[in-house]
Amino acid sequence: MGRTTLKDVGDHVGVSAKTVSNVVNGTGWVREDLKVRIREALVELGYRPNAAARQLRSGRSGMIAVALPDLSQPYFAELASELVAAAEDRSITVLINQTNGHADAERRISDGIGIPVMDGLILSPLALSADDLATRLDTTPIVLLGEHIGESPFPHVTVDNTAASQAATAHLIASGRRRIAAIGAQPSGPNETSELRLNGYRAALESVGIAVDERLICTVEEFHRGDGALAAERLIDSGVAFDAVFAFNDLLALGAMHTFSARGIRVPEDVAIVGFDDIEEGRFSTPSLTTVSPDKAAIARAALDLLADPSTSPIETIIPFQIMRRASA
Amino acid sequence: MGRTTLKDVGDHVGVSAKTVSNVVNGTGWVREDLKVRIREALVELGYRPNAAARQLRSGRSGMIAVALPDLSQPYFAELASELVAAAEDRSITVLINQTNGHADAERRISDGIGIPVMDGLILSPLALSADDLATRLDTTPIVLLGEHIGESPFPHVTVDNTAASQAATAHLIASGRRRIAAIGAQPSGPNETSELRLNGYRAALESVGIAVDERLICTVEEFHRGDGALAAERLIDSGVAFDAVFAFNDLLALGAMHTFSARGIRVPEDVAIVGFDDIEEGRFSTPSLTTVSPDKAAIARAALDLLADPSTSPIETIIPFQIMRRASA
DNA sequence: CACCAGCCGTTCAACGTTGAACGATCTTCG
DNA sequence: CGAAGATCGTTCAACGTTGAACGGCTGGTG
Repeated sequence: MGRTTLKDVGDHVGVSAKTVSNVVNGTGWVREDLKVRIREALVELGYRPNAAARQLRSGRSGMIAVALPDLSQPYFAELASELVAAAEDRSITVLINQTNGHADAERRISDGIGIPVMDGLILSPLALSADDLATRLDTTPIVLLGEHIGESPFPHVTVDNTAASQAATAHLIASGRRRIAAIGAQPSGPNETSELRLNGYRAALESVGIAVDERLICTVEEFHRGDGALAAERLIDSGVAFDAVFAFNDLLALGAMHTFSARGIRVPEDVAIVGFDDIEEGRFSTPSLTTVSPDKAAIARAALDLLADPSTSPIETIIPFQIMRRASA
Repeated sequence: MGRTTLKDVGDHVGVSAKTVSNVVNGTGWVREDLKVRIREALVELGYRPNAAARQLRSGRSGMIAVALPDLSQPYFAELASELVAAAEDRSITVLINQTNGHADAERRISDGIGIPVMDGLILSPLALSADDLATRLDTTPIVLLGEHIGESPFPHVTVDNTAASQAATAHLIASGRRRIAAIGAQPSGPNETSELRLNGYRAALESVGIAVDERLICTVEEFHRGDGALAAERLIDSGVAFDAVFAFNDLLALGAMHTFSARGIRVPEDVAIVGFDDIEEGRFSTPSLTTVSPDKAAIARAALDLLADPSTSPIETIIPFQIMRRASA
């Protein structure tokens, strides 16, 4: 009735379970003819290794956990997709968790509660800071993703958000825009993504001697399309003149673009827009979205490399980015 | 050095491991004062249950596997998000796999290879048919998602694709369109999604006495934005007149919309568009996308219900849909 | 006072797998 | 001819947990 075990196969062939194990794993010595018979029995009886027992015995699970804020956000979905693909190349199975950016969910994950013993954890924290994580209970290797990290005792993978934002803003400046709004500031709570991108924005303006007009800096609750749309509404209604928008992610940019379109504001003629993330969607929006493109596949590979690498010094891997010039700016 | 075990905690308090286990699980009898001391020790030593051992002993893992073609497609990402959320309500952990629609990946998953023994599997097959799955090795409960199913011996959750497509097409007809193109036919290989939606399209036209013009039926490789854009290009270049498009999913619709915009064709004035899936993106596209909206949260809940329900008769759950009327049609 | 029921906690074995240690046989070589 | 290796397979124990069975207490009941 139950699943076939090594012992079942061994009994069927007339050898010990361990010998079957040796054939399955290619360990030890087994005669060729016996190997053949055992392999036949393996197939005939439909043996599949019990991962739990294997893990209990060996300590390795062949699985890593990936914890992301929200899969319904394309950036994280695309990143997850890359991580799964990259892990598969290394025959690692990925277990994906959704934290919704909640601190308790992130802590539970980082403490390894409620999930099987993992060989590693890739966490993209929103709520938890490096200090919070320093006290975590679990000792499984961890790699952090994103920029909510600061001085982290853990290896992490990130893009240079300030530089990237500066480049994005500089691109708008280079195309002749002077009244550049920023959508994505988050005053409530120290959201490092938002801060760093805002810093880049300011730096770009200042480096060419444009004064930062605080009225052009729009705050948002979250980084979703709806927030971008709302921010754009408010910006228009405020009556402050602007000729470009740097949105701190693509969803905000697309939301804003939707508002502009509804309000009869032409993109890029009246307002140029640059986003951040390079999600697929921006390639097919109307108009297509100019954006900062971090190399997601490289992020995935780097994260897995850091997990695999036994040299546990806290390494920071900076992933390159490029500006994808499309129709919106 | 290693992780704290029940025995460690027991030794620390001066009781057996089993007594600690009783406290952790609320089983058996333990004096109140002892419970308190054990709980303190649990926290002090940072005990966390070993899922592998638990699973090996009890046979239950508290995890289900979800296998989807591709997370980078918003529909699947949003569905995965709903599944994870719905599973969390039932304190179930979800392990997400990506099959890329490959038959071998789908078979491996359905046979439970390479993944821990799962309490259940939710599979959205693209390549595998019901017959293929009938011979699967594994006996863990399975629920199928989507319409590539036919006469399935397994419980499955789906929307009435034909009816939904008919309703979508009818909506275009009701708004006065007569030359309605269909984007999403897939001649190569029996893709049931495509077939069913095409059937609904034909049925809607025929029911009002409009002859189906085969030149208006556009084939695509996959259901991605790029395929939709390409199909629209070809449709325009073919010179065949059309005033509306029913795209078999939102990505195709958005891709087509992108082409129309680039070619100076106005949506919905010149061409009305209806999609299928109701992904977030369509709410903020320019113009916003009218689409068939299956209730994704209901799909997630139904799938989990079917997994949990011990009555293993092959049940088909039909999920309701509605037409989301937005700007594109 | 004998017996039962409710408490409280223990020991034992088993889940399926694999590393370690140990035979046994057969070659090969000094 | 004896010893050292190579080859082939076995048994044993352990990973951490929990169901089953058991053994004492205490207090109440017939």
